[in-house]
Amino acid sequence: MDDKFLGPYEPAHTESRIYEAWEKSGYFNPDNLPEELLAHNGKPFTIVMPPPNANGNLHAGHALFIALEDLFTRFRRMQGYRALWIPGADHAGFETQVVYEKKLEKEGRSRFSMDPKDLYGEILAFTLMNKKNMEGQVRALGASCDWSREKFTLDPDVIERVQQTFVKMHDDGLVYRGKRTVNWCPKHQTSLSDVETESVEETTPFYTFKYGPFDIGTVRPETKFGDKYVVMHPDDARYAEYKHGDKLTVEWINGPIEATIIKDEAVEMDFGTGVMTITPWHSQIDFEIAKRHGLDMEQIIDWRGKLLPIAGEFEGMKITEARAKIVEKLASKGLVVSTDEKYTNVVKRCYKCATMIEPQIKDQWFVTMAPLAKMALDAADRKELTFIPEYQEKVFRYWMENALDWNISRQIVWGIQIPAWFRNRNTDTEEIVASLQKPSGDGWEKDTDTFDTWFSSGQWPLITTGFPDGKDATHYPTDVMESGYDLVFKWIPRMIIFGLYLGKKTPFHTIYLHGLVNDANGKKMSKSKGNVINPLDLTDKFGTDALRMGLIVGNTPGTDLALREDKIKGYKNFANKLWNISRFVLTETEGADLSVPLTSVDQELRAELDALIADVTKDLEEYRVYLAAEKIYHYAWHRLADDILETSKPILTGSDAAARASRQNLLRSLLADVLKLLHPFMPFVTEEIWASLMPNQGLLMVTKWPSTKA
RNA sequence: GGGCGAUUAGCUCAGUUGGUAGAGCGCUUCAUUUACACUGAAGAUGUCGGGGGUUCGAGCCCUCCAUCGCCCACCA
Repeated sequence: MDDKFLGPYEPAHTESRIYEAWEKSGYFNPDNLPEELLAHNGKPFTIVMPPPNANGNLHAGHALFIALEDLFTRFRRMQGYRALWIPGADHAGFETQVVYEKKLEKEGRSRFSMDPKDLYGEILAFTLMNKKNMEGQVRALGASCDWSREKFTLDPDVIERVQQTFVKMHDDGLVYRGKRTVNWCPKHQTSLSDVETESVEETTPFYTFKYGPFDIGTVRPETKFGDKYVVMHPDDARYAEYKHGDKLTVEWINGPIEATIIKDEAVEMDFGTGVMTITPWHSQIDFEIAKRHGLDMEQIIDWRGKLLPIAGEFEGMKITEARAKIVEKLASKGLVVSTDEKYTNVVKRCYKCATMIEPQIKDQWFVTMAPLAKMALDAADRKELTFIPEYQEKVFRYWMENALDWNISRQIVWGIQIPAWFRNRNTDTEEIVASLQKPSGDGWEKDTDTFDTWFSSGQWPLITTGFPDGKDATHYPTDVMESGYDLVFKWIPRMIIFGLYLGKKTPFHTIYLHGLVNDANGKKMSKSKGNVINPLDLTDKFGTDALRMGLIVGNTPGTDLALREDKIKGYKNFANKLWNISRFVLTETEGADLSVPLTSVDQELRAELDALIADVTKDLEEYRVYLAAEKIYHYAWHRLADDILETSKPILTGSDAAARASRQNLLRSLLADVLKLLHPFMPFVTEEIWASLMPNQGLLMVTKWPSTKA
């Protein structure tokens, strides 16, 4: 027996050495897998890693996805698949830029006073440093991903491919330049997609003002300067005397203005007085009404959130200060009818800085979503997508059925440039061309905007497999997409859409959605609350295997997990239990004759494990990993250790030589298979024991999964 | 306002197609150096949120209700 078994299991002495051995073996790359293993199957099995944002440390959620995806990969590899797990890193456009801007702010600098090229260079250096750090952390968690295929979302070939997609979509009429309402963040000076904003319920005063013969309601008096249209429902009997297009002069904030009556069904008759004025430039719904009737649109608030000259005496004032002053002025003119202080409405805020989003009209690139969303829904109808848990499909469908056109331009430098060119910009003879090269002729000006990060990461399964031309094209479509359920309406549909549009197939057939990892009290981890758990601290304390088990056992997909140290500690004990089982078996079977047949009692015990193997294999194939883990755990500890080992003691010291030899064989065979079953869950300790149990038999990582044929 | 999920032992949660409840932690008693004290043996604890229904049989299926949580939202 190895001397190493003399003490308890020490993860710290084992893990980095084992990982190095795996990596050196080359088996993370399916092209190098042993032929005799592939002979059992040989089909590709592929997972694309959701590329972590290369702008900080891994968090507990990353540890969970690595545990799960590594488990899927190791299981399939042992089953003889050409298992490929492709790692990556995401430049995470806006996210990283926000992180970097905070850093700049601390240093008393601002991106708005920097040369865009310098800024890009600085963020690139910052990101590459974090990327390296992140890769080390992924290794520490035992990930058996193929580093030789790692992709970064800003690799030159990725950039080119993403830009080509844009040009193709433009040629296919799926991308258009639109002057439309966008979510504008006045702090970050960029537009944001709908999923980059959050709606917060707030209590705001609701004012009713006198507007000529009407009473109109608003929560935003500061936008009302240009309100020259007064809108009501066409069927509203109260206002039947007013006809669409009628004009009347009303006294307003800065004097009399001419108002025009508009009849539109968007107005709710039951809400307030059933009359409203509109501000098309700063409200989505008002914009739609104005568009339907061909009305003028005027900007009231500038890009920094200050009032424009149209506000007269209020020009240059921040909207937050202006509101009260405007109400005061209206009151002095006797135009305030009432103020409801307890009105609650929903306000959109930037999901990063919580600044109030100012709807603005801006020229932006949009993806026409309707036909693409339909492709995704059709694929779901054809049952080409399996969601785990099943109910998440409803969420996915809801988003596809209600998909709004997607704003893909961002006014930030950190990202992939949009390959578009303008000539005579903002004039009547404006020309726009989508092309990777500068068009011929003079006066072309390149679009300075960059893509929404989901535009590139949405193509990730295609890009990482190089479909359709690359050498790994056989790995597309991939098998499983494993991700947090919070991405079911962000990343997942975009990958499906790009997959169908560019690859003609869904990019994966199974979507495994894990829950969020919360703190021990079930509270969401956040830096401000100070309850963030660093997974690497837990691996130091309890070992990577223990952390992985703690994240997997009993953690059903789609359900949030309260990460408790005592649970992880329990699996540290389990790793040690396995260690001691192995010590016992190795000691008691030294020099045993392994060709002796099993007694009938031992055959029964062997059959019992075979039944478990069949059960667990089925669980894993059907992604019930949370159950499989518990079953093996229970068998190893409470059946093998507590019962079988105990009842073996008298046999092993007894006088019946045949029974003794049989039992020795049995114990070695049970332990070997338990190690195989546990390997995808606890790769380090099982590999370490394997080396002693089966010396010179190669790595457990590439040992065939036990057969279910008893 | 719309949608989704949850409600099971003191705590955290399982329970795969319906067959009279399970795990881990905690708790009680015992064992005292055993392969392992990062241990073992024995044990206590649940009208499975509530009402109604389907069924020979319901934690699981249907329906209504209550409470909690999450997500979404262009009624100004």
